[in-house]
Amino acid sequence: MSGARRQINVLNVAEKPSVARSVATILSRNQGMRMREGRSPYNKIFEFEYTIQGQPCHMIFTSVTGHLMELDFDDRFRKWHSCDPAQLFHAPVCKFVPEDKKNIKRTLEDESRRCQWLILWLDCDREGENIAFEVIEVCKGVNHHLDTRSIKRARFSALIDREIHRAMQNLEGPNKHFADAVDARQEIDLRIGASFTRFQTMLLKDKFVIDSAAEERNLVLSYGPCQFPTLGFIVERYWEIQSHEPEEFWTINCSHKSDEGIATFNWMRGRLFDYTSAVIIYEMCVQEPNATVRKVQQQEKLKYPPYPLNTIELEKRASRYFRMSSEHTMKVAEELYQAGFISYPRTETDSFSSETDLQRIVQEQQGHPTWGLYAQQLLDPDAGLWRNPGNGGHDDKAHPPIHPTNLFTGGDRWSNDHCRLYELVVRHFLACVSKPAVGAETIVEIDIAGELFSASGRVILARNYLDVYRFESWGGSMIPTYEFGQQFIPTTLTLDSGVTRPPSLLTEADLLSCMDKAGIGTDATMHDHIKKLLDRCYATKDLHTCFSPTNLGEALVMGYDDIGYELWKPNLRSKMESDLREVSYGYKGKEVVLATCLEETKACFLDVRLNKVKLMEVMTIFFERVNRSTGDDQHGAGEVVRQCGQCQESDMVLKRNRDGNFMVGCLGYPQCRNAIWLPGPVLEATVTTNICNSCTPGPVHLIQFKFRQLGIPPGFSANHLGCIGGCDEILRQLIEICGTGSRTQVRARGPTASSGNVRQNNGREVTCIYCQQTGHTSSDCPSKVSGSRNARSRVMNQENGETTIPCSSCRTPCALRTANTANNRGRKFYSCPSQECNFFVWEDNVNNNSGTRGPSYANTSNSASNPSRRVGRGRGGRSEGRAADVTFVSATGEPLSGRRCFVCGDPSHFANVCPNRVT
DNA sequence: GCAAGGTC
Repeated sequence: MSGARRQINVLNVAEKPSVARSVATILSRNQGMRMREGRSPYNKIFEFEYTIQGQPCHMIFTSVTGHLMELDFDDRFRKWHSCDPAQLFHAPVCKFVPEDKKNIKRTLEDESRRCQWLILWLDCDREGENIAFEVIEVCKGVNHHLDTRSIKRARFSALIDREIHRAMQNLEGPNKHFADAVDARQEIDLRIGASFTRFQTMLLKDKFVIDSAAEERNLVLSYGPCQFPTLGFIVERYWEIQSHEPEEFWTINCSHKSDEGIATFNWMRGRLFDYTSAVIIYEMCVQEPNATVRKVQQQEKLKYPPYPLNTIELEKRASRYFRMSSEHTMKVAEELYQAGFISYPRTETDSFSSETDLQRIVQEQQGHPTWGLYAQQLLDPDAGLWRNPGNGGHDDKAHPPIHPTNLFTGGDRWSNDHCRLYELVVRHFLACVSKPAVGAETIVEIDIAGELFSASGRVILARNYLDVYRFESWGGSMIPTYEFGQQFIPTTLTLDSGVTRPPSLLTEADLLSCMDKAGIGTDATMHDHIKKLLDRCYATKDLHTCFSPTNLGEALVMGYDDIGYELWKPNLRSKMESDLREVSYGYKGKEVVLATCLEETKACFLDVRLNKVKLMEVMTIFFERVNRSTGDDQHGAGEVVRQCGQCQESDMVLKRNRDGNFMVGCLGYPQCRNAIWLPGPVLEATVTTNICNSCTPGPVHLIQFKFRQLGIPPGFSANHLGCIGGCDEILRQLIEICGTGSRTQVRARGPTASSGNVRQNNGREVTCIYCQQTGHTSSDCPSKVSGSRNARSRVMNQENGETTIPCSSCRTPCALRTANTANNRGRKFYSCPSQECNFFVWEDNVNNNSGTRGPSYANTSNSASNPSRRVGRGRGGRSEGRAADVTFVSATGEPLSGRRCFVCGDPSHFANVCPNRVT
């Protein structure tokens, strides 16, 4: 019967030329396939015969290159000054084939005219579905016989025989819901992007001297729903760093040296933020230094190879290992792909299909001079090195993970980056099919005076995948052998101080992770958004691939933040994505989602425009105004207070910030960010010709203040001739009591932000009026006496006749204990029984509402740099054991004679009872 | 001169 059926022409269209070639090759079984040119040089046409469900077909196989059409405004709205940007939320838009795609369109028209069927081989994602409808529109435009019965969609998840033949036997209709979701996304992105970009560019560009831009005439201050949240991640981290308040902490470290080597024991409490508590516990340890081994645990540990490689992981690892930018990585990967050395580099998939012939890929690498031997071992069953790769849980149903497709040994044509990126792909692949590394780990816990310490050692038993994956390491460290119950005297027992550090700037790998997590961009576009921030001068990248915002980037984010909309956060995009998902499932109509989203963003746009003065004000902080009066009356000679002690180049002048509050700031801003903030209730302030007699380096001009009477406490005069040089006690007290006029809004996230002391002073660095040091205000000055900073209320419980209070961290009842140290013998205290908590408080302080601080945010510790804050046991003293015999050493190892107070140096007492200590 | 998404 089939023999009687007349052959029909079938036009097949793939999303890209490579897929057209692959699918055509599979379907034709590489027999009788002919290739000819189309109108576009990149999109070849393949022809062969094929039978679909008994129907003989002449197959014509060609491709597009991604989207065939673009969306833009009607001509009359395209010029920037053609309309009010607000109109762009409802101005008519049209879809059209751009000039560079016209040849592809013509090929489709030529071929579809003589076809009876159209089969769409686009990628199986939303964008692919949308492109399918673009192709349908072009083909139906010239062939009116094409309809739902003759237009089919082939859905395939991999370019392998079985999958392609299966797709061909199960042709379906195209999914309009998927395509609608993309239409909505395109329109929203266009309208939001164009309106905000035109608005902020025209508002700010010509009003400020934006020095970061090389070509100011071409400066575009773009806004995009992906680029701005990406910038937001960078700025937010930058603000976190700026607002970090270093906190000193203390920790006890212990080591033990024997014939077998050294073990370093870490205190299981980690760190204490209360100095007195740390000293007390340290003192108890020193007085009873005998260590008892409480636990010896040995176990086998495995270190697994990474999951198969997808695009984001390739970009992150190339950035981490080679410091290659994601944009450059994709360019190099594309070239390797084009040359046939690696598989398609834009893929979300991180698991191999069971159909993939992994052994064949390894076989191809056996001849490589560097890792060929490893590939041979992998294929040798006796070596036992093979392991089926893990499943990373992502599958875009279109492409396999990135893997080598051919042996590549370099050559003149290829750069170093091509070679090392190929090496990464191969080594990563070989690692994926290798067994994990095996190690034997030993954990030893010891008890000194009731405090627990632990040490661990590791021996690598089998390196396995680490032998080929040179980018990862797994350190081995030996510790001496210990037995349960064994006792010994530690070799060193030190009380060390450290300072909490702010987090690091975001690296490119971090930024990609943030974007991936928040759903900003796709695997194929993330690197574009990052590059755009650099091109737009919103951010810079240093040699370590760390990103910092430029003044322009920070100003824009700060401006929108001030207006109150979270336009720089990922939420807007996430909400939009969730709406689009509803469209793609058919739960919501495209028109409804479009209308709602555009209505909301237009309202937001109008409100932003209403508050544009806030954007302008923030820009004023960072940039000079264009055509500003050259008289510089704001910074006139009479306003200079003193020379800046920080940059020692410019003058510090009295001025008002944008909220109208007074400050003394360096004229070298923004290069120098030194600033002194004045009390909030200042009504008027004038620099006088009077010079302070005591403050140096002089001259420091006195300022005549007038305070709001109701803003200052009773007993203070509303008029005050004050000095900002550090000598003025009244000014200092007023700042402590009333605060300053600086910005108090917390911009940082994370635990440090909750302290309430965080101030983002418009990008300026604060100088304490009390001690003249930077990094804190006088209200946080460590030099001043204050008993309330760590105050916390405690509740007393009576349980079974035992006095307990709840731990501040884990709420575990903490029983009353008695100290047995020389200086505090008999004194009662509470401490958390959990070794993971830092809670410690003297009983007599409970009623005073003081206690230790809970764990604080920090990611790095710092060994003490101040010798007076570091003590340790004497070295080499065999007779040590009692406190009286212990010798203390400085950080540099210099012995300190006898025991002495860390605060005043007095050898007669410890710091916890020092009369000079601030509590 | 604007977005983001395909891909060459």
